[in-house]
Amino acid sequence: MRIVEVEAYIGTDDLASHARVGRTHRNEVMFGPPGMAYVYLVYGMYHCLNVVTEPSGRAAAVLIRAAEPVAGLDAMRAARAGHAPRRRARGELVAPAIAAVRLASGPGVLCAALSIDRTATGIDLLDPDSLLRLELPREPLAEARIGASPRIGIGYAPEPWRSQPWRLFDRASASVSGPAARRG
DNA sequence: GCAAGGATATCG
DNA sequence: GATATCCTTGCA
Repeated sequence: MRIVEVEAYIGTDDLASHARVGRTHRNEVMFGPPGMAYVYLVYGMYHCLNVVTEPSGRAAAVLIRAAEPVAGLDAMRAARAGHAPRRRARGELVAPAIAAVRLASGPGVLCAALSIDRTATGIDLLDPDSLLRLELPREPLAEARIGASPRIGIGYAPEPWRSQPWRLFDRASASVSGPAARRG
């Protein structure tokens, strides 16, 4: 997977972050060492994957919102089919094939495609032996390709947090989440 | 435009 | 112990 969209959540002062309520059982890993996975359940049915980014004691993480598949498309489609709550509720056995660029074009579906749930919390994403891991690109993305916008789904946060342009994405990628307008 | 869905933070 | 709320998604 090539990550193409992320959001930053920085510190207990960030009133859009789960860390805003202080250290709890759910967000505890955010207060620990960087490089760890933080996965939570949202809206009762989707998981969101975050990477802890700051040293112990400072609670910060980057939410992985979307990625472009590079391999394993069939496995991802199978995983997506198994995590389709609505279709399953309606008793539909066959789901239409999902286009490759849409397989992980959102934080919830990304976790579904990779079969990530809360049990992945605490995985060391920098350990080459981990089942789930982060790798650096051979070359950084050209700056002109990086778009920025306010973060999604945090309307509950007061200013200035609501408007901080802490959602970053690859303008050239068709796998960025949301309508075309949101992709810069 | 909105329902589905369950954990969780907060309040009693 | 109850309940309002939520870093989403896909269909009406």
